[in-house]
Amino acid sequence: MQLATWNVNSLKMRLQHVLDWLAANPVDFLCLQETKLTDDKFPQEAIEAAGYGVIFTGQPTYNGVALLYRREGGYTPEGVHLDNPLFEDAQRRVVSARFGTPAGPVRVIGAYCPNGQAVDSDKYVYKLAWFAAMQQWIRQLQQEEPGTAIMLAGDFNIAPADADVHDPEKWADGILVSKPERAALQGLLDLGMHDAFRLFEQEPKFFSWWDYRMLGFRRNAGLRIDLILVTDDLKPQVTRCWIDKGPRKLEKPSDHTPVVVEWGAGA
DNA sequence: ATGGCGAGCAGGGCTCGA
Repeated sequence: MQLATWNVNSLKMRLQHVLDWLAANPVDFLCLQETKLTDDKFPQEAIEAAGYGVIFTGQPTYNGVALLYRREGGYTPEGVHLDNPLFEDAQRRVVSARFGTPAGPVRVIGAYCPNGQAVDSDKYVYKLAWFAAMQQWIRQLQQEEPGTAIMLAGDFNIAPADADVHDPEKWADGILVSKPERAALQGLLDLGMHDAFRLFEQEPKFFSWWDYRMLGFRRNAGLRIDLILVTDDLKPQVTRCWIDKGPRKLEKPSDHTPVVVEWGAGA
C-alpha cells in the first residue's frame, strides 16, 4: 500500500496536476493541504470520477485539507474527524479517518500544520499550541484505538534537522527550524512515531518545498517540511519512502511536491 | 539590506505562505 501527502497550494489551480499524478501514481491514500476552497466549491465529482472517495474540510482563502482513499482498495472511512477534537480551531487544518487494510487497521491523519510566520509572533504561539494539542490527541488515540497504527502525514512546516535545510546557517533559529518547533516535532516522535523518510538511506539535500522566488527549485534552495510519521507498530512494515520532484517541474506547479510512503506485504 | 513568486479576494493592492 501507498500513502502520499501533497500541499497543492490551491486545489482549484492544481486539480489537473493532482488528477494526472494519481493516474500515474494510484496511491491508496492521498492527503492534500492548502486546498483553499470552501466545501461547496470542492471538486468532489472529479476526484470520485478518478476512482477515489474523499473527505474534506475547507474555508475561504486559507488552509483546507482533504483525504482521498482509493475505491479499488475497498477502503471505508471510519471514525472520521474534521478537526483535532482537543483543539478548538476555526482554521481547517486536520482531516482524519480509520481504515481497515490488509496490513491491519490504520488511522490516517492529514494535517496542514501552522506556518508560524515569525518566531515569537502570535502565529508562532498558535503553532506551538497546535502541535501540543496534536501530541495530546495522538496520545489519546493510542489509548482509545489500541492495535490501530497511526500515520500522520502533511505539511509540518518544520524542517526536522539541518540536513533538511538547503542553507542551515541562513535559516538558523528562524521560523520552520527554531528549537521550540523542533522540540514540538520531537514531542510527536516521543510518542513512538518515526519520520518515514529517514527510515531509509536518502540522497543528501532532498527537499519537498522550494521557494517560488529566486529560481528556488533550480538552485535546490529548499526545505524538507512535508513529512509522514508512522507509529512503532507500522515501522517494520514500511518498505520505502520517497519524494516525487516531478510535479515541481510542471507549468504552474505547487511550491511543494508529493511525499510517498509504501508499506505492507506485497505493496 | 531588501525582496524577489504565487494565490485569493477583488477588481487595487493588500495578506499570507515558507
